[in-house]
Amino acid sequence: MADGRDAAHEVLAGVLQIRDERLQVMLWQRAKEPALHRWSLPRGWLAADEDVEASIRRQLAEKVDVHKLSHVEQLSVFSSPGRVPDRRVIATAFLCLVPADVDPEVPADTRWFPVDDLPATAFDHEEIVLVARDRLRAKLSYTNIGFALAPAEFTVSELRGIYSAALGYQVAATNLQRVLSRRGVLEPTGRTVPAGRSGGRPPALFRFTSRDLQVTDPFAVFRPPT
Amino acid sequence: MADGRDAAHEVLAGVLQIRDERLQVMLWQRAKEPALHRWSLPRGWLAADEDVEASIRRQLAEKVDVHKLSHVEQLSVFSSPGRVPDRRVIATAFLCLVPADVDPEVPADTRWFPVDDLPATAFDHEEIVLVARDRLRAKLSYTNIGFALAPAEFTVSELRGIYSAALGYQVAATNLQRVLSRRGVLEPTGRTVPAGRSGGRPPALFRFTSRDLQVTDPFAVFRPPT
DNA sequence: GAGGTTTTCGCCTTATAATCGAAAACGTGC
DNA sequence: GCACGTTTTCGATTATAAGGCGAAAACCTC
Repeated sequence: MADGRDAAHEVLAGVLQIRDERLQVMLWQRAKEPALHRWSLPRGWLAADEDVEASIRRQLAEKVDVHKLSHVEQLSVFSSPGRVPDRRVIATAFLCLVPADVDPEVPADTRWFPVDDLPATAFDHEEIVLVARDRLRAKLSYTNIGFALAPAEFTVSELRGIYSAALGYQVAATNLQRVLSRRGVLEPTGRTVPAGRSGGRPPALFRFTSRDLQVTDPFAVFRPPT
Repeated sequence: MADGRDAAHEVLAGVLQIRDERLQVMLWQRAKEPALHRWSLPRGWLAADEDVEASIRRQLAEKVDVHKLSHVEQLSVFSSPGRVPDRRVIATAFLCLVPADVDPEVPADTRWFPVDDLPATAFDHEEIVLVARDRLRAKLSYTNIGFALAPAEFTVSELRGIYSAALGYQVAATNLQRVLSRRGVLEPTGRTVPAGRSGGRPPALFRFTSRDLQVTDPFAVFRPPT
């Protein structure tokens, strides 16, 4: 109808994780038309008794252990009339993150792909992956969202690797540590790596001070006088 | 159904403008149940042949001259099962901005309210207004979104008033000018105000260099090496 | 214990933002 | 016309945040 009362509503998950030093996204291969054999984001229909966030968590539970998700945030609505053939489907897309130190079990039709080297995707899913990627990259700059990509504890080198992979270019370890420390999002645990076989000085272990998303407002002009 | 195929989809507009030195939002008073006499955001049903942004522009055209909108951006989806009584309605909310120097004609049931002093609103519309307000305030810090609140040309004092009203606290004019100039988002027109009856030095006129949204990434750690 | 490796830290430079006060450019009143 | 009040503008200075670099620390192996 012309009043939108019959629009089907789906939820889509862009699940991102640092794997093999690259930012990768979880996709599954369709076995049916339309978009046969193309790669799709995890998805599902919104149910009557849930909001979109509850729905995306329920859909993902069929793919991975939802407890391994370290962050879930709404991205955007995709609603072009022709984005899915034959019928009208409105999609709410999410950005979901998994820490780098877990390897969730996934179904046989599901694989990880680097976000900068995607296979042929179904419908508008490539665009959605890129929106998810860009949102993550932007938030790495002005929030503590690194906590969702990193393990609970990590060395500065490991964190550098994570940030470099997510951003797509090398960042300096020394500066990364100081910037995040000054902002108060990073703190030392006081312990170091057991001094195994690295051949160098055993690195100190760090953790994020908070595992909730916090923004750091950098511009003092626009900050209220303290 | 349990698959979301019958969810009604509405679009909601948080239309913000600086009026009387305050950040205000456009609301209209409902004349029917539910939420009789409560104040509501402009809204409408998504039609079959339009995406959500086209829809919000169409809905707003019934309230104001859409050409006066200087910025439209998607905010978020609101989808709690009980957000509207009796039936399931999914909402995509938008942030819409109007420059401070226009006073659009609005219907008789429509008024402007300061976002920090709202009347009794319908449904979850108060929450949506606050999300719109916070999004605007955040973007004032790291984008050139001021162009959407300011007239085409303005003095530094006027711009200071606009930023102060939008942010809810006083900002320093001298610093505002230099920060925005350095970022390259502000430029002088070369002309000054006709030297009327101000009693002081006639202020220079400025304009924003672009009327498209541009973000300024402040953190060089996270910036690729140039 | 000498030499290689990785991490950590201090020093210095650069970039950006904030404060402050003086000078500029206008009105008004005498 | 000129002193005075007003508002804007601009330069000088300070404060804060970020980036680069090399030396020192803390481990390993031989």
